[in-house]
Amino acid sequence: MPELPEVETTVRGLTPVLLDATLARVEPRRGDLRRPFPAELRQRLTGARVTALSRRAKYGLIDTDRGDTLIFHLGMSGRWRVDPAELLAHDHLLIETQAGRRLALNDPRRFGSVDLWPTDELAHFPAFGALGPEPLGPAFTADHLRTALAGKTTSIKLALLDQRVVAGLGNIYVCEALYHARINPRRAAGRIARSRLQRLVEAVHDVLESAIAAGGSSLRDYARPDGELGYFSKQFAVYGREGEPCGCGGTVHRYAEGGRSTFWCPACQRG
DNA sequence: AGGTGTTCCTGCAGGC
DNA sequence: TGCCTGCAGGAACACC
Repeated sequence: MPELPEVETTVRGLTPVLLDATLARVEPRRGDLRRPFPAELRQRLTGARVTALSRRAKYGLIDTDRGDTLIFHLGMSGRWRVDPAELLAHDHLLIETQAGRRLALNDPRRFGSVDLWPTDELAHFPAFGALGPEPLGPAFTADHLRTALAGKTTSIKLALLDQRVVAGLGNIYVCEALYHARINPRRAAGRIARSRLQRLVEAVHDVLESAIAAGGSSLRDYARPDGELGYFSKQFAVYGREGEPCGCGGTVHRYAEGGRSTFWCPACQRG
């Protein structure tokens, strides 16, 4: 399930394949994912040279020398397959470089998206307009959280999933960060002490950085002849572990809110 | 307006 | 064994 660390890992893995490469062939194999593919995708990208790859929140960005940026979102089941031996069902977009490298964007559930936007207008890309700070960037601080969460009565769990508060956290890492910060996920977002917000910022840093580090090591998979971008299976402290023992001797619990599950340890997360 | 719920899509796990 | 149901996820949208 691609969240920020997986997207970061993906971008790092795509970089040696695409950076400075000229795109020889671009072929959508169906009309749409979440949204239709841009009508001009093939025409704008074919023959273009990739000048940079980066990430914003959970979006991957591929800049070309024609002033376009291809913006991809992996949804929940999206991944780039590198030099696939054969095409699979749900390989929805193919890219081939002049050097003969091949990429297939595979996304069975089609929650992902592909857009094309002028590079110098990225701030006006609809999904980017209201994004909060990057959780690993300098603007993500306890002060920022205090301001962004002030007066909010919704739970801290749901508030952290709001991309306007912080950009790029999903269900898994919000659960994990709240656990490590020892904060009750149901606590009203606007009623959390500053010292706990500081702990939360540090916990977000820790869980994301360790996940990226684990993902980096899985890039070895990349080198395989039919290599796919490996998503690391990380051992989570609480996520997906309902009923299992917590390290404290308590038990991991689960509840549903806003249509999704929250995993937590009531013994550890009293704050 | 902020908070909450619904929808999109497919694969898979679990239950009967 | 096989079918059915429900769940997983991010983001956009509808509603109160």
